[in-house]
Amino acid sequence: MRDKARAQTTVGEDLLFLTDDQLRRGIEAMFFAYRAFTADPDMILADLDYGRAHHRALHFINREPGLTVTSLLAVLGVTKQSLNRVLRTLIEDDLVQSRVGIRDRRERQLHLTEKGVSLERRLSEAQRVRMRTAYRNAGPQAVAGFRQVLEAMMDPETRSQYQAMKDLPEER
Amino acid sequence: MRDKARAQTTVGEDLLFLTDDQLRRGIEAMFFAYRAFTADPDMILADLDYGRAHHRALHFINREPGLTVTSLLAVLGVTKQSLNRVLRTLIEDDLVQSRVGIRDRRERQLHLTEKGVSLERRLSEAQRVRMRTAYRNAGPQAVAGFRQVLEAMMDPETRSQYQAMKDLPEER
DNA sequence: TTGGAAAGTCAACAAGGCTGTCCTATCAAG
DNA sequence: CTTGATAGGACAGCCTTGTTGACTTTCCAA
Repeated sequence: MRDKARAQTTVGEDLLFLTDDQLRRGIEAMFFAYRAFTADPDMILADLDYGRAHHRALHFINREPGLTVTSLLAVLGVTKQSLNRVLRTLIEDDLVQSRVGIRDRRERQLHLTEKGVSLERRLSEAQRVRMRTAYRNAGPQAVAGFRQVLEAMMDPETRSQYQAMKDLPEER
Repeated sequence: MRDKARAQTTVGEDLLFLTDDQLRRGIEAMFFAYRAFTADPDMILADLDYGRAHHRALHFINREPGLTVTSLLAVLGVTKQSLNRVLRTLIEDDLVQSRVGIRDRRERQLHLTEKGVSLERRLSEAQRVRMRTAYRNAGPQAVAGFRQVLEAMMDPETRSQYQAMKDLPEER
């Protein structure tokens, strides 16, 4: 404990960044940063009687129009019942359209309406503003490291999912 | 929109990392990573009928023994009523001690009991394991970038708080 | 001695997780 | 054509953790 500074040193490699203290700093940074990260869209949502869960649904439907309820479920990692409550209000409020599946009529393919697109844009823009500022202040190298650590922190299956979904459908 | 790749380029600086697409990737990485980040302690907590809020209280009391309820409130950013509910169960269960303040007898100074220290250690160790692996896999440079971006993302007041609280009380 | 800060408590409410159960529509295989 | 499995939806009820608002007690400092 006294010599935690010298813990686990390998050939010529300085592992000071792996001390418990450094890890704790990272843990706290995650907590504070995530709180800020969600704060901006939360304020917009509060006015509209929506919550974070609605934002998440809008985000992933926007990113992959036509995705099924089951896929969305998998991405969000919540129960069907929990998602359904959120989805129902979004559909009632005409932000999301649920269309019968093309290949399989049991499935429902989810799309944003114009209203949905517009709210999604408003929410994600608020989030991007903060992200953009942070990125700019930190610089490209820091951003690369940021992304690397976050990826390394994910559960393996989530990471695969995340890495697989690189594409956003372009307007063409 | 077509030429988003060339958006905002300055003298010799490549700002590709600031495209909306890159920002979106970062936003999603935060979502997925944070979910993983909280998953490990959440599992331990579920068994004990505690929640994330209990963990957070334990964490910050451990980090700064003797801090007052008001300070803790400020750090956590929740209401007195919300914290109080959590704090009460922790005190009832003999994980936290609330002592009348020394300088100001209105204040309550919070300390972990041995039981509290032991649970805190268990929880934070679970979180550190993941963090340590991620750090190791990403390397020191990535970690530096990670921390830089997270700090840049915080609200200014939070960031000051965060930067000010570098020290953990050493066993002496 | 008195105003105000710190702390605590009660009540009520909402979001968004969860489990469990049940139902319908549909597909696919036998 | 039946039958089992899958996709989706709905309802009920529970929990945690956040919120507001109102009120009390304690106690410091002017």
